[in-house]
Amino acid sequence: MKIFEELQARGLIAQVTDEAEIRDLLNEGRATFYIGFDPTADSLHVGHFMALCLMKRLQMAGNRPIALLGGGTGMVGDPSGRTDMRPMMTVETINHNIECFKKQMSRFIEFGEGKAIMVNNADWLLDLNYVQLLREVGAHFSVNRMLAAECYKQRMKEGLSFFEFNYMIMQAYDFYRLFLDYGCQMQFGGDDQWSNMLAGTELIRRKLQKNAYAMTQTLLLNSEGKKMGKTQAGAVWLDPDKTSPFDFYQYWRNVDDADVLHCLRLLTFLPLEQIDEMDKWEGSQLNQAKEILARELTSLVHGEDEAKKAEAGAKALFMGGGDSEHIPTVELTDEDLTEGTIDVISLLVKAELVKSRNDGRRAVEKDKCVTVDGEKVTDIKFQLEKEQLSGDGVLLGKGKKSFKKVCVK
RNA sequence: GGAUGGGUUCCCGAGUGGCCAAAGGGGACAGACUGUAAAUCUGCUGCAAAUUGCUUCGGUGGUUCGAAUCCACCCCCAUCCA
Repeated sequence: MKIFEELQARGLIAQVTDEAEIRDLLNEGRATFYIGFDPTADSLHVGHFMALCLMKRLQMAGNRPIALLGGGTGMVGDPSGRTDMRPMMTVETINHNIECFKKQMSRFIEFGEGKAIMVNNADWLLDLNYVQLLREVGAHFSVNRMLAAECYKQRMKEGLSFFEFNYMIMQAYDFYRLFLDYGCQMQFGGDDQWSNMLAGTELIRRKLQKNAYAMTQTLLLNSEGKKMGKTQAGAVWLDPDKTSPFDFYQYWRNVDDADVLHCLRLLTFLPLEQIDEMDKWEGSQLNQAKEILARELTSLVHGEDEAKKAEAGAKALFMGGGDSEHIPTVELTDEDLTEGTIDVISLLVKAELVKSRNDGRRAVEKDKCVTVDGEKVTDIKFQLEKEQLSGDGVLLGKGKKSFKKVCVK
C-alpha cells in the first residue's frame, strides 16, 4: 500500500484540491510540502502532533517537508474556528514560543541538509510594505469571496476585525513565497485551514499561472464531534512540564470506547492490519486497545521509558499491586509544614488535587472522597506528621481516579 | 457619526432596589452502576482565619439604611442607517 492510500485508509485525509495529482506526487516521493504552525502557546499540542506525524509519514515516503513557524502570522492570529479574537501576543512571547516549538519538533522530524526544512514567516511577512502588498497581492483577492469562506462566516455574527480578516492573505502569501523559494507545491493542514489554503493555491495560480495543491487532514474529533486533546485543565500538551507523561498516558487510557480505534488509526504508526484486528474487539476487551493507544502515544511523545513508567504507575493505582514507584509525586519542603505537621486540606492543595481550600474542604467533608494510603479521611482537622511523609511518603487520593504521592524531602 | 439592543460566575443564560454568592442548562468534580469506557440516576460547583467574614454581575463615580438592579460619564459588542 502506498502512502496516499495508507493516509486514506487511516481516515487522515479530509479534503484535497486535485486527488490524482496529489496522489502521484506523494506516492512517487516528488512532493515538497509545507505545514504551518502558529506559535500560539509555549508547547505543541495534540493537533500539532497529528500534523507532525503526517510530516513524518510523508518524509518516510521520500517527500520533502517544510515546517513553517508562524512568527509573522502569529502577530495577527488565525480567526478560523474561533468565536472571538485571539489575545494579541507580544513579540517576546511569540519568539519564546517559537523556540519551544523548534525544540519539540526536532524530536519528531529530521531537519537538515537534504531532510526537512524549517522556516519562519516572520522573515518575509514583517518587512512587507503595505501599499506594495495591496498592489501585488491584495488586487488578487475578492472581498466578496473571502466573506463567503467558511472560516469567516462563523465570525459574521460575533464580529471580525479587519486585523484578523487579513490573516488569510498572509497565509496565502506564505504559500506563494514558499512556492517561489523552495518549489513547494503543496500545503497541508487541519481541515479548519481549508479556506486559507485555497487562498494560497489561488494566489499562485493568479500570479504565476502555476498549479499548487492543498490537502487537509481530518481534525481529531471524538464521537460527539468535539475536539479531542482538551481537558478541564486545558489542552493536553506535549511538553512534559505542562502535561506530565503520566497524565498524558491517562488521557489516552481514558478515551471513550467509541473513539479508540479512530485514535489508533489517526495517531499511531501501528500497521493497519493490526488495528483492523483490534477493531473486532468488544466490551471490556477494548481496555487492551486503550492501553495500546496510551502506550504507543506516550512512547512517541515522551519516549519508551516514560511510557513504561506511566503504564506501571497506572497499573499500580488501578489494577492493584504493581509498581507504585512511578505514580506522580509531589515533594514538599519543611517550609510547607507547620511545626512538623500539615493538615489534609493544605496537603490536597499542595498536591494540586483540589483547586482551592474550599474545594478541599468539600472533598473531605461532603464528598468524603479523600484517602491517605487507602484510609478514608473525613475530618478536616486531620494532620500528618513529618515522619509519615518522609521516605516514600503517603499516597493521597481524591476519589477513585486522582492520586498523588506526597513526601517531604 | 445616528438609532436600537446588549456586556451577569468556567460557558450559555435568568434576574430590573433588600428574600442574591445570584434561577435554569451545559461542563467540571464526587457518589451509585461499570471495564480507569459510555449511558443513566444522585450530590456538588466564588474565596477564606468558616454558624461568620470578604470579593464578584463591562469601568469609574453618584443616589440610597441597602445597588447586578436606579442616575451620570466612559469602554466594548451586535444590528440597521451613514
